[in-house]
Amino acid sequence: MSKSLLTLTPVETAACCSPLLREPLSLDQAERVVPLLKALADPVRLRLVSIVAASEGGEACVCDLNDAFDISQPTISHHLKVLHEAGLLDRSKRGVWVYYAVRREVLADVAALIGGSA
Amino acid sequence: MSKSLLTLTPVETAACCSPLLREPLSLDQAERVVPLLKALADPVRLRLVSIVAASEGGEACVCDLNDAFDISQPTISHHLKVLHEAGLLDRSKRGVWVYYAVRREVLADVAALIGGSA
DNA sequence: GATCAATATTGACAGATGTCGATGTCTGCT
DNA sequence: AGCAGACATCGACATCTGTCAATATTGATC
Repeated sequence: MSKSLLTLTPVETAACCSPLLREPLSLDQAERVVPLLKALADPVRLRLVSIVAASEGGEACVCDLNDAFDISQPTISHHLKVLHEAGLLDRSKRGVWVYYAVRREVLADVAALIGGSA
Repeated sequence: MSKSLLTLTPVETAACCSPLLREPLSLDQAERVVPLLKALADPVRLRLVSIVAASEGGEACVCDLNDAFDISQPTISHHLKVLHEAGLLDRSKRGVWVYYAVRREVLADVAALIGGSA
């Protein structure tokens, strides 16, 4: 875990499986993870993440993303904002274009939390 | 992956990381995974899963779950239904009591999909 | 079979969410 | 300066979602 969604004690780290499955999540912990899951829990956003991740150089221009869907440009922009604000996508402006890149560590953290090595 | 949220070809299986990060998710694939993420993307439900998983014998009675939250019994029942229908919780009735158990393979599938070995 | 306790279902309601069209804000170009 | 293209923001709308109180259902017990 890079920045750690959960704070782990040595004992916990050594145990069998992911924190989610090992011990009851506190309200605090849950509320730290849920925004990330919410951000991913939409077909358009999940595909956006996937398309960005699978793009050359690990990043994609918004213009390309718009073409990949049948929904309006403002809606794509909105979804990208949600993903960015959740911390799942990095944003960098180069000239007129805006590029998004997947923060894989964050995604890995979420994965480790919910499924770990179950 | 137990029942496979995604169908993988040998080539894909051999690659670097999770399907989500390796190649664009199809609409079909996204719509198969999203219900699971939606089910997890709620603080109460995420904690329910966690509490059930961490319980003795890997299962928990609804009565215990009710006590663990400050929300009404019908609401807990509703959340358990959502988790059950998403395929994340198994349900078994014994006498007057209903027990829920986490389907860890499903959780592992989701984790493998979104974070794999990123 | 009457009653009680454990869950589920129903109906209602406020608030969140996905979508759009219209418009705003940059940036590069002529 | 002015224009055109890329992206974001705004305002509106319909739908979805979490929650509750009230009620129904089911199983055990007297």
